[in-house]
Amino acid sequence: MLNLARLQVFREVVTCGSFSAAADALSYTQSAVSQSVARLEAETGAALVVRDRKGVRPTEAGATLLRHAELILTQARAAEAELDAILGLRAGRLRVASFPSGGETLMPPAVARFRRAHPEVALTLVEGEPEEIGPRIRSGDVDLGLLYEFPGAHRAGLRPSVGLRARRLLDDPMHVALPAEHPLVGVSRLRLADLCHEQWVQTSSTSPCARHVVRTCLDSGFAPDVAFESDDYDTVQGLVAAGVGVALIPQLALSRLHSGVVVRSLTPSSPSRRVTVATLPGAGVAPAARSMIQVLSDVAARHRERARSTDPAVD
Amino acid sequence: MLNLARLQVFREVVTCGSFSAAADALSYTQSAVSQSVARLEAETGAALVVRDRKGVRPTEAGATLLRHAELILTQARAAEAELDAILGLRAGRLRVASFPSGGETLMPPAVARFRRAHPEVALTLVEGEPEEIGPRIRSGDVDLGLLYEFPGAHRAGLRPSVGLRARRLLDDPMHVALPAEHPLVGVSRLRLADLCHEQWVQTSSTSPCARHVVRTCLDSGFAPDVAFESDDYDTVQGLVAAGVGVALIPQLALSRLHSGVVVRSLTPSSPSRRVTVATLPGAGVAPAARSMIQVLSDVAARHRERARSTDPAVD
DNA sequence: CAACTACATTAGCGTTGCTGATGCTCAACC
DNA sequence: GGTTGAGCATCAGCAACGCTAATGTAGTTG
Repeated sequence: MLNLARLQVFREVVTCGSFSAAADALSYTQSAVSQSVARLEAETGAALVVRDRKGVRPTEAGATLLRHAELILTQARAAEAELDAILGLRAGRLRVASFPSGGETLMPPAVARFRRAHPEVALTLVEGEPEEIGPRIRSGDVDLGLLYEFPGAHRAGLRPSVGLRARRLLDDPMHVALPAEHPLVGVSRLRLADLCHEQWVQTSSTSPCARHVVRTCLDSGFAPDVAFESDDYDTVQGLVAAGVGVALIPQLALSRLHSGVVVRSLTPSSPSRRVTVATLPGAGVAPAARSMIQVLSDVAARHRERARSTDPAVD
Repeated sequence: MLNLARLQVFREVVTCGSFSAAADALSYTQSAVSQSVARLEAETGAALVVRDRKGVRPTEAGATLLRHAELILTQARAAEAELDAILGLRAGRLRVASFPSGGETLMPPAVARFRRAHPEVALTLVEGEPEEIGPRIRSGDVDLGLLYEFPGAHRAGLRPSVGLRARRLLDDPMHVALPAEHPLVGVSRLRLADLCHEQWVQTSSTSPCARHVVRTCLDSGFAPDVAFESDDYDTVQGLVAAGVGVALIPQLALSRLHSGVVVRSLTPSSPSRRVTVATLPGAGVAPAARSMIQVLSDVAARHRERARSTDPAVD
């Protein structure tokens, strides 16, 4: 197997025309150059240069090897340059998956920031539920996933981030959505138990959110009377506005508020889902992914700031 | 600087999908593979593979490096193959220079044999005088030179083969060319001194052959009376046939004998020039050149056989 | 819980690939 | 004709490389 370092020495020898000059150019000793070329000749079994009084000249075999060496060394430099570009975020790609409401709220500003910082990284974003995103990360299908999970869900089943490296971004509280003219709108310090006789609108009963709503209601002493199910929170809002029932909606899904809906936080605290960003475990997190995690953390912090100043406790 | 052996290991790892499988494929230990990849990652500063339960998968940086590695390794294999081809005389070229009469007599059968043995070596032949051929060998302009030189010429000037590796092929005797009806044609045991009153035709006075003729005549006690000079031995024969004078002509230049010319060898011995094949000195003689030297030796031996059986002593 | 299979780590040892010193050859120059 | 200088070769020494063999660690499987 040829040795790139030796090829480089050989090339320098030919271009310089002498071992000594090549040694100077490479900051080697003449001895090292001599030994390198001798070893190359031993490996190839061919005389590569003819030794002359004033230096050396390539033989035919040497000229042939040199021709290839130029190509090989150019290729090697190109490879190193492209790796450096990826590491320096001047190239490469980043594939991100997000749950729907995260993709609508957190991702747009994060994508904008990331693109501004690293315009040459090709960014793709797909949406899906956490239980789909986890496997896609594990399979290497995407590099980064925006997930949520509910505390205690590990009892009910596998958490989507199991086997992944997940970083907590924020806690997304679930608020009560009431029809605008609902009698409880004016009540301060609304408790979940106050809603025990309401009809409920929620996401499909197998979804983590719905399971968590039911679990929380049961903790408050009642089983929710589910009047309707929809996995789209805009539809849920429409149903609430139409008076079909009340709902617990994550704050991230309330970025667009239906005019016929009033949002109230719960006392003593709203149930909440934990939003995390997950990658494959281990040290092998791509620079682009690492950078995006940082961006997402900033965006999440900003989101928490804004959320604190607009807490819909009483309105 | 990248290392081709490590790149090969890395490629095998990716294609096999695990360190252990790659180790088996390469007849290495799993440890060696692990260390190779770890070193490659340290050198590039990038995680190249993600370690998984069932093996490994390349990261983006790894996939990029792999793409380049395929090219580089292919190039390297091509280089090795081409070198092997040259060494095995299945490729390459050979540039030969010859003095004119050697080019007409010795080279044609040598070229024919060489081409039959190594049809894929590109062969070129140029003609010139020995004093031009020597520098062309030294400058690397040609690989092999067919030369002649006269014993004792080192006193008169620089021999063309100085500083070269010259192998003796044959001694080419110079015979006397007489007009067919010349009175000395019937004389047996012709001596050079018998020609002291003749007029002479010879090559130009600065040429080694002419110098040698003059020197030999002086050794025999007379200065030749030069009636005409021509560097073309066919012209010399024509002049001799026309009765302009007599001439000393090397046997190699007598392959085509003019009908009006009779050739006689001299007693006690004809003066002769030494025909050699020369290359650059040192061990770096190309395989093609080495092979051609062997072919020329065979051709020269055959020529000596034929010459012995047709010695024109008396006719 | 044990066995299996993956990669990681470590010690050991021969090889590689430098440096620095020395030797050799040839050409040029007193 | 001896000295000097420029070139390559060679050698000892030493650090780094790159392998093997043995062992460690983690997750999966029976």
